[in-house]
Amino acid sequence: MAAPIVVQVVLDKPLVQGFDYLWDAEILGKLPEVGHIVEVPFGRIMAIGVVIKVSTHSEYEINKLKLIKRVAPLPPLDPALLRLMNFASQYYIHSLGETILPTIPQMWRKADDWEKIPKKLAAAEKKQNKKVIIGDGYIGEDQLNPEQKKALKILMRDSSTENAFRAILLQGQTGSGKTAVFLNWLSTTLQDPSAQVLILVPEINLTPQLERRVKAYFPEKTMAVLHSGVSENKRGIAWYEAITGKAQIILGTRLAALTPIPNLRAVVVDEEHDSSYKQQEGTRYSARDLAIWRAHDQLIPILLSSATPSLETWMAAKSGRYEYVRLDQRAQGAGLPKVNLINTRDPQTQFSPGDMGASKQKPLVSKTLANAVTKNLAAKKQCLILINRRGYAPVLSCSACNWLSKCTQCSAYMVLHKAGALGKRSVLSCHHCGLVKSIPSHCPECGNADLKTLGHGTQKLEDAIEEMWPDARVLRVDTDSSRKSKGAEELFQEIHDGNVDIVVGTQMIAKGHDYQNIGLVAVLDADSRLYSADFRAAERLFAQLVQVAGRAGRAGTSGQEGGDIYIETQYPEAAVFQYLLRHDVDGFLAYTASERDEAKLPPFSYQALVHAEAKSLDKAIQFLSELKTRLKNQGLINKELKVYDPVPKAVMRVAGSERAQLVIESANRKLLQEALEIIDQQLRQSSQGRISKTSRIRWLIERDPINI
DNA sequence: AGCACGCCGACT
DNA sequence: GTCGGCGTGCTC
Repeated sequence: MAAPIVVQVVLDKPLVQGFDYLWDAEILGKLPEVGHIVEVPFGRIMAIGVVIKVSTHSEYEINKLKLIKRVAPLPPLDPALLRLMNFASQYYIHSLGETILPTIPQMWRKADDWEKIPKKLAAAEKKQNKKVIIGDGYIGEDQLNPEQKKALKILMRDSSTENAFRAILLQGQTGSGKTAVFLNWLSTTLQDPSAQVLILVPEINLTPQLERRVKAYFPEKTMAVLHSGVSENKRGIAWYEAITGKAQIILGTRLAALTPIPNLRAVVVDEEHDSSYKQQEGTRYSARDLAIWRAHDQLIPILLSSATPSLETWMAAKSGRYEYVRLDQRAQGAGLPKVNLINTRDPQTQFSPGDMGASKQKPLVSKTLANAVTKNLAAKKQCLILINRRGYAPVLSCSACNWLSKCTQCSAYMVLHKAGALGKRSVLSCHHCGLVKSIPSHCPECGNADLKTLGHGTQKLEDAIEEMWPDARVLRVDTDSSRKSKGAEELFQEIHDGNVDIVVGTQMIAKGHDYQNIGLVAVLDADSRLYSADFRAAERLFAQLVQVAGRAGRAGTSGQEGGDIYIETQYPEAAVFQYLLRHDVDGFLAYTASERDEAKLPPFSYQALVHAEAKSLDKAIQFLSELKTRLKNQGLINKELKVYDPVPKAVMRVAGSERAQLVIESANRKLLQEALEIIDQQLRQSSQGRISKTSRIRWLIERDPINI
């Protein structure tokens, strides 16, 4: 009798081990391969898993093994992808099954639908053939400016040397034509009709625009678009086109970094510094870091593009670990915008009377800015005014007893949202847990009817602006306005088409979109982003402000001077603003690097976080304190490995449970990794009842956290 | 993670 | 007399 075929399968469960099953080649119609997606009986349910090992014997009693039920009609996940998954699983301390399975689209995780799939694919094929592709923004190699040509030449160097890892930082300000350079670079690779390339972008907002440009460059190539905004069906099909090699271009957000791309030959990470590359749930990976690992492992080039590189990447380029290509001119002759800092502390700074009727609070817009807006409107240019708070006002308060609209479930305030264009009623809403309440007519504490708003959000700003410039057409763009009525894409189109004079919105307006006629950009609450305890706050703010600055003065006609940027701040002398004033990205990064070096913060050390969540803060803190004590007793804490004291999280209470965290830091990457593996093991044991029987505590280890 | 099994408290 | 609380153990 022939030896049985045994396969080991991992499932979407926080279980470190795999489970063995028997493979009946006759029933299944094929031989097993590592990477096959399968349906298996597990306990009393059916589950989807991935084959990670094929053999003829099992550690488990062979007659207790169950049979593999079905195999997905797909090629197996390729070995390189599985290496990446293994790495991610170990590095981010998450089970292999939980790392792989969530990256497979729903459509391929429903075994009952597997039979219907060929039909769906055929339907999609038909549709695609009918679709007319209209692209814009094509710039051929011969149309590049001298600087771009030079950059492209450097990128092309070594492109004859196949099978080599290269990491390249392409640094250039907004408008310097980075996209044209990397698309021209990719076109060489794509000449091979079997080659596949991966382009990562930080946010869904950016995909439609880049998608059009990529189509214009490569009209005859198949492109698969993968991000969470694509419908399940379409995503399943795009993923299928990637794994089968049909799609030559894979364009998507962070989740695309974990797509099976068997013939991957080059990677581009656009806006590589952007924090949206960091996954904040499940396997908390950094898509940029994984893409670099993947390129390194597969011996292919990766290009990281940014106007304001992350400190990590910038230092790697400076030290020669990465290649460094610069684009310093703004293409199309657009000048640099002029940065104006408005000191809101200065008693000379006057505020214009826009909001006076409604309340006696300080009005929203300074006189200086108001004058600039009026002038800009007169010049028939658009204005962009940014404030990073959704809603009408961040908190409602009682004028008599100082009651504040706190969320009952979280340690955060509820934000006042006024009735929208769709006639919905005004509400208080918690941005952390989603709780929505109606607005009390009287103070719940003292019964006083005089409730007033504190601070301001996009809605209130919109009202004030409409009052100040009654003839101007005002458009609000934030997640609220883009969720309702029209999608973000349509709102952006309104701006493009010139149907709007003043755009009021959150940071989301500034990301990636090129507008032609913006003469003025204002940032009203720049400081609020510096208050954060996070040591990366200044770095993030700087990148955002540079991006915002890039929106102004991008006028298409050459020779035109750049627009104006106005930033209202109480601390105009802060380094972040001073470097911005001079458009000195490298100066700011060098300054930040020396600060980090001194404090031995990343990238001069590596960090991890242990999150704990319990019914009470005490319990969460106690849990982490016990962990720290245990580590100390085991001699794990020493000169090379620092463990801070547990602290409550910034938003300590969310949806009823309270949260704390513990920072672990080391300059030695390997040492940190080993410590985390030990911690993971111990916590797993204790949650099975051995050490801390106290209470139900949810915990999580996070590697390279970005919010501390 | 689910889910079942199991052994102790306040209820129709 | 039962419903249900969550501690413990298992899933190939």
